[in-house]
Amino acid sequence: MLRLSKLTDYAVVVMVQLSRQTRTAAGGEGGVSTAPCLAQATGIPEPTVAKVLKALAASGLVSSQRGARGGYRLARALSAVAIAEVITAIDGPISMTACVDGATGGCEAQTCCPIRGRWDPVNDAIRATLSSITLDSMDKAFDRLQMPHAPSAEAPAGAPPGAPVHAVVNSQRTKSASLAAE
Amino acid sequence: MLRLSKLTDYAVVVMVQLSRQTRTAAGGEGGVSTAPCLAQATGIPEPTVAKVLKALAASGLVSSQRGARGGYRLARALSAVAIAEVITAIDGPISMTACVDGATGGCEAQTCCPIRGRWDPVNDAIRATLSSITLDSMDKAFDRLQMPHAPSAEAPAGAPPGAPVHAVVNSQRTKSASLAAE
DNA sequence: CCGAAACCGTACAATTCCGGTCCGGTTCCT
DNA sequence: AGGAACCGGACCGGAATTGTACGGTTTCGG
Repeated sequence: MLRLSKLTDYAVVVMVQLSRQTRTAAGGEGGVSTAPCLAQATGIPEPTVAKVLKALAASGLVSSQRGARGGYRLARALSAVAIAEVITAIDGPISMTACVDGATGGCEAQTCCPIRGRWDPVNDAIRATLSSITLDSMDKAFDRLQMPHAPSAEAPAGAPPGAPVHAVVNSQRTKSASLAAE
Repeated sequence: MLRLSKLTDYAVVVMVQLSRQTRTAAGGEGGVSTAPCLAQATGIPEPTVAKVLKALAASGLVSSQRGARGGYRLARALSAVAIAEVITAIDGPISMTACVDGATGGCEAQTCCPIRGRWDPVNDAIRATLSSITLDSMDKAFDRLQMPHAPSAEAPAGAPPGAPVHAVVNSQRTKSASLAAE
């Protein structure tokens, strides 16, 4: 089913949201946005947002500014960030079998393990595919989906006043795929 | 990290092995091969092989023949089977977020879930990539890897006499990917 | 100069999911 | 009639991911 981790999903959301806030200067104060602010805007719990942001910063996808009035800023425009980079930042290198490269320790009996290197072309193809899609295309898809209901429901300002919408994203996610064809 | 399940990996191995055995009429007896035979040839535990074979048969990738002297047979040649089909047979439909299609039950608050449909282009691209690679290309890669050591180490005959090589494939596999970059 | 805000790094507990196994039943050839 | 093999389900254990918490450090603002 090719699951990518939920954190990666969050990372994409956070980066898109970060782009909007720093661009409109609504949530941040002149180019940066804080983790709590992003958490409230996206509905993702604060510690999780912080964790994602940290991993993103470690990979250089966002730059951080410490201290009071600190925050995060996109290192590049969304159109210059491939989702492959985000996935790599959160989940590590993109591969499907873990039997890639050296894999020192696993499958030491090469003569009996019939899968060594077998998935390499697949991994390369997937990697190429993921590298060709940038974040802004997903942002565009987002806009299109939001159209029917609310013209500006994504809350570009600091916070929607009531905003009890939280943690609904993490309820159940992986269930629907299994019941469909198993 | 894009993990695909270990079962899918096994499925590929089993299908390749099944192709060899039914083609050379070595392990089976004229076109079919049994689950225990495949288990011994591949080193995968028998119940697991049976489970994989069952899923494969349910999807029409292999055909089963019940009763004594029964067994499994490839429904199509390896070159006509895309790995996307194998993945779908074992892991369900290919998607990365489970928030695809209707997803009745999950993410009922569309207004707050910013990821609805966002991964659709990615899923489509991955699906197309996986549909363009067939099993025989992986079989070819297998041959190339086996060359250096043994000319015919894959044991095309029913069973290598001693053959204590078992269950080494399932010992540790998912570990190496995590230590690589996390 | 001092306090507050925000990031930083690590460690930890809970949950969910996957991998692997087993059972009784049915079908079919010998 | 008997045995061999598939069939369908459920079950349990282990592992990975998820989500959270805490103490420390850096920097700005008053």
